[in-house]
Amino acid sequence: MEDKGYNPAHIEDKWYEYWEREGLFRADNSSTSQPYSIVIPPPNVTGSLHMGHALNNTLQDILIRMKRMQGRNTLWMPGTDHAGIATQNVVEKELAKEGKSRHDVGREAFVQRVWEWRAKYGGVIINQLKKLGASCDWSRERFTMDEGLSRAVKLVFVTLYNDGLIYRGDYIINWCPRCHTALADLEVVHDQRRGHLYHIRYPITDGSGAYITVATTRPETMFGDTAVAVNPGDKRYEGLAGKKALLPIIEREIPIIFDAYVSTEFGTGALKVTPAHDLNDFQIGNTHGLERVVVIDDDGAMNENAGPYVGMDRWAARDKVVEDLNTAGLLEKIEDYPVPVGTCYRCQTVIEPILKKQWFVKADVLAKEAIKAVEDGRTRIVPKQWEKTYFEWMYNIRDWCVSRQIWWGHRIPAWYCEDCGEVIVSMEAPAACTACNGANLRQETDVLDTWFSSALWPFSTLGWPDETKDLAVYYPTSVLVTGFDILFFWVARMMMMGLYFKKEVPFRDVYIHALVRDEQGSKMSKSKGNVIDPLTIIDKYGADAFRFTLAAFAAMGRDVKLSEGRIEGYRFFINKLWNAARFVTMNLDDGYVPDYDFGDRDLSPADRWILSRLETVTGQATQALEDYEFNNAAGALYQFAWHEFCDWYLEVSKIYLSSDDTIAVKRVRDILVYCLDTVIRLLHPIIPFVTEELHTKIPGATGCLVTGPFPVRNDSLVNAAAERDFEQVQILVTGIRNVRGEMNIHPKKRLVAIISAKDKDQAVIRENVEYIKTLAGVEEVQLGESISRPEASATAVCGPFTVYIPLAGVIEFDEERKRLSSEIEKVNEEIDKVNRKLGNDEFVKKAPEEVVLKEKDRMAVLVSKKERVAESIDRLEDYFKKGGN
RNA sequence: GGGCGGGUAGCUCAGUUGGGAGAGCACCGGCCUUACAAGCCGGGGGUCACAGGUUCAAACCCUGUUCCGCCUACCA
Repeated sequence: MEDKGYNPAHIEDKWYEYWEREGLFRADNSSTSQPYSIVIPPPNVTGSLHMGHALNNTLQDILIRMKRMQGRNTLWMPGTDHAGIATQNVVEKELAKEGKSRHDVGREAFVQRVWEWRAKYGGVIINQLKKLGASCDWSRERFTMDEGLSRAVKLVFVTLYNDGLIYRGDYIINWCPRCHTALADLEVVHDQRRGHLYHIRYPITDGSGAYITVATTRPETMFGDTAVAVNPGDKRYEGLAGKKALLPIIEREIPIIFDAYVSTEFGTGALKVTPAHDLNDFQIGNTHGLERVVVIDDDGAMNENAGPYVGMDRWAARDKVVEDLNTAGLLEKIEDYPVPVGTCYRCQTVIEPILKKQWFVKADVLAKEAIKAVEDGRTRIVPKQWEKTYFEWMYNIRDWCVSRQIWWGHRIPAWYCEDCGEVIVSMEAPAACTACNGANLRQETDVLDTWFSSALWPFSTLGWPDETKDLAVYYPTSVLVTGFDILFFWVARMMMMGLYFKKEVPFRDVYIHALVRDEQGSKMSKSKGNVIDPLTIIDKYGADAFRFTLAAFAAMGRDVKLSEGRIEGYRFFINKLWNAARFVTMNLDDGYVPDYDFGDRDLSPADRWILSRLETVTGQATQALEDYEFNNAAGALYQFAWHEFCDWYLEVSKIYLSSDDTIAVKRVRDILVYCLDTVIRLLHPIIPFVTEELHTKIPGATGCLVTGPFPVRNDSLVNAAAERDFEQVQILVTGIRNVRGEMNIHPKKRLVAIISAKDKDQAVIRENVEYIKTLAGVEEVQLGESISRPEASATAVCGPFTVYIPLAGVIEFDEERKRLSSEIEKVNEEIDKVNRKLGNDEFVKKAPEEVVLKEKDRMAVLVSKKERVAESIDRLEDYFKKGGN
């Protein structure tokens, strides 16, 4: 190991290629060990890796790598999603550059073109996942438009249709006039824009010259009005029962109806009802049997029903209508009003609610099982708080509009008979109409919502509808790792489909992680310009540092706020690890053969301590990962590797390594190597590249770290007494260092430490005296219960020990008194706090005995400390009064 | 309108059944101590948003207030 610093660029690609070449990520469905499987949330085939992917896949990779090392039969199933609208948009843009639209090239050629695009660019995100280190089984990679997955989609559609769970019907749907397709409710992004509330007069046709004033934000839809509705209890409009109003401009008569839906408070209390362009109005229309008049076409322009405005864009028409109404004296007033609008999640165009015939999945039936599965714990949602959100949505689920009027996607397997109107839904194109035997059949042109195929992902990727070995072994999957933003889009629907078609939940656990945000906590978006590109980060800091950062910040239920500074910080950790390994390996000799059996050996206090800590941390880190507490695992390992192993044990080891005691040297080498080996194994799931590289430096290492084994806590090495003793040493050493720091004593200046301690506390000093000397820069230690102390000395009160450091000629009275006084102040504060507790009879009476005892102990310690510090001040004053120094 | 989450050190956040307020970064001081200056040693810094309540004891449990974020929704 020559390099002083770690350089990820030299290592990461090399290892990924090696792992893949050796087939180490490949699942073996004939394995007899317990399966552990994850299906990747398939990224859009058009996508490129963003922070969300990076976090999502890092967490999955950590889990799957740990399980793989533990010897489980692991499968991480990868793949991509055909992303209907998004992909179609990309290719349409490409066409636009050639001055063509998809209609110019035709459906078949267009779809062909999308496939070509996918072949060329569809692999981008896959390669980016590899950069990140994702250990997916790429030999099984799937695509939602695969032949197999397409078959699954068709079968599901046909089955649901035959079971009465898919129907076709008229409904108000969310229409994107730019994408030319319907959108599911979930695909509409709600927004609020500045707009107006227009008060428009509709003349009453009773010849009285009266009129009714309606308030609307969308005057251009008035040509689709088929009623004016008022609240039945609204006294203002009592007299209008049975009367009709006249739609201005096109002069069509419409009834005045009474419906409790209308609020008397809002606007004028009179509502224009446009059943073909508003969901509420649609429902009112249903109740009252109103006519439905569509006035806006698929491009968002006014149609022939809009009279003189035909052909005008809906926004232009609005202005013109308002102007014309004003001219006609029918515009009462215009108020500023924030208008809620829905926009297309793909292109931000304001969606138009339009009445159209669409295909729907009856969701409430499917939701029932999906609710039950979470209620009775067959699927566990982690963190639990998301269960509530899940239930909330599931209980209020609405039918799912699954038809999309685009070309890229799974074409709905339905045919219409042009002769008799029969609708035939089947796996294969029927030769003749099943009703009239006519041959005049036309296939449905709509395709299915992309989420329809994604909903099948956990079983369709495993081979369903065939009863494959993979399906038998890996379904249900162990865990689904995903962001809460697609809890409804995806998770809920997978639950419904999995339960319906496999009669089993698709996953045992759902781990919901947070969103990655920028350091201010804003969502990263291109328009805000605050996106951090994962690939740039990987190039700059290495995938390991990046992954560690994500893991360290992935606390449950919290967003991950990311900044480059943090990633840089964790790169330092990787480097630290690298250098620790350098130190260890530099201190081995050629013939070194490790021996990890420490049971019969004469261990030093430091050995016992670090081994105990190592095993404890092994347990903690493992448990944390089992519980999806990624931050805790990362934190525990960081703390141990850096602040225990490197800061303390490595320093202590130097004492032995430079000694002539060959047995001790061998023992310390073994422990160093054992700790290093264990730590890099524990860290491998989080930072696979550097650990794999370091693994090759471990003497006697065979195979790849990827295949494990993962450390298991060795309880026989856990030693609470050893941990306590070494903590005493740490307290003592830190105390002496503190004096050194505060008194500005040069680090190289050797000190004398005169330690006063009760008999019972002296053993630990004697056993660790060499450590104390080395770590605190002490050349001589004197120890006794009532040891005589030099007059001019600094004092460190450390736990049960009082350390005097002779500083004749160096010590400055004011400095030391200030230091000790502030020490007393701190102690006094603590004493006050404890006093308040112990002085409270209720506390002593009611608190558990152990708590009271603990407080009493604490008080004794504090009082003793205070006395010792106070005494030091006194002596110091005496000394200087006598004219010392 | 409904729901959820959050307000803890200058910044970003931990704090797991209520019992001595923590980390990383930043900051200050001292060190090139042969693994690492991407480092080492030491240090300062917080009425745990606010107000009540429960309790011997509250950052933690309850109620209210306030601010922020997100999801969701058919008052035009």
